[in-house]
Amino acid sequence: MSRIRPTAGEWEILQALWKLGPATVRAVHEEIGAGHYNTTLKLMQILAEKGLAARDEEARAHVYRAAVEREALQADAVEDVLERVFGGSAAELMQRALSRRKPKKGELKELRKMIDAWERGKG
Amino acid sequence: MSRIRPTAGEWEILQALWKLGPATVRAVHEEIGAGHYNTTLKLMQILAEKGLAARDEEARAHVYRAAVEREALQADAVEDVLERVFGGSAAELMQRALSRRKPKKGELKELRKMIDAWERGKG
DNA sequence: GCCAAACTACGAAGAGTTTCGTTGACAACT
DNA sequence: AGTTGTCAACGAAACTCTTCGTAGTTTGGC
Repeated sequence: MSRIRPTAGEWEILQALWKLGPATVRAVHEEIGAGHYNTTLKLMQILAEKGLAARDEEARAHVYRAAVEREALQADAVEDVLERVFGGSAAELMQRALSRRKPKKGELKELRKMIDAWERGKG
Repeated sequence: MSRIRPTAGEWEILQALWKLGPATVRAVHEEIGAGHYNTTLKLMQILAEKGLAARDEEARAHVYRAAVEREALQADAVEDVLERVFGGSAAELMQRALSRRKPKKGELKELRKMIDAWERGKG
């Protein structure tokens, strides 16, 4: 059960694919708005190789789509940091997360709601 | 103001140094408990080169110590993930952090306390 | 048909990371 | 003094990631 760990470049592509839905290289490249077209293409081909994206080759401009769920990958990423950087302490992670950026207005409320839900869930 | 981003191997060394305090390569290597001695040595030399660790060369077995604060590096790491993976949403990050591991008994309480403190701090 | 534009594909170059074999210095013990 | 063990240092090798030049194919306009 190996954890999926996209590189920084891959994350950027994936975020674009989740946002746009199925899209061509061109569309993703423009969404990102930086770098060489070929770099975007190459990264997307690599994502396809790795199984993180799938593509439809029917049309001349291949249509790519994310082949993994955003939520699952995010959970992997957070687990990774939690383990490697925080020794598993979610509280410590949260403390650092809030230490530099002031939470947006509703964010604290949302967090509190989440915690409530968790406690109710546990009974 | 570039963000410090240690590699996975570097994190492992740094965690050991923070835990042990100033320590020799041998001590760190045994704390980690895996891999080749020379790999540990090389990584520690690299950390020194990068300024993330400092060393005292007085003794034959050089004594290394972390040259950066754990908290600062953790904040960097979390900011990185927050930005790259979660588009800045701390709430979403927390949601994923709690999605797979059940929080320890006191963890939720601690989180709630942190949020309270934040809200009071803002007035 | 021919040319230009858009596209995929290929691969090489450069940087960074990790591993580890080898070497030479030093120390301890005999 | 010689042997053995520990250590730092160096560098090569394998690997990954990123970038981008180049080539070849397809499409559409003329």
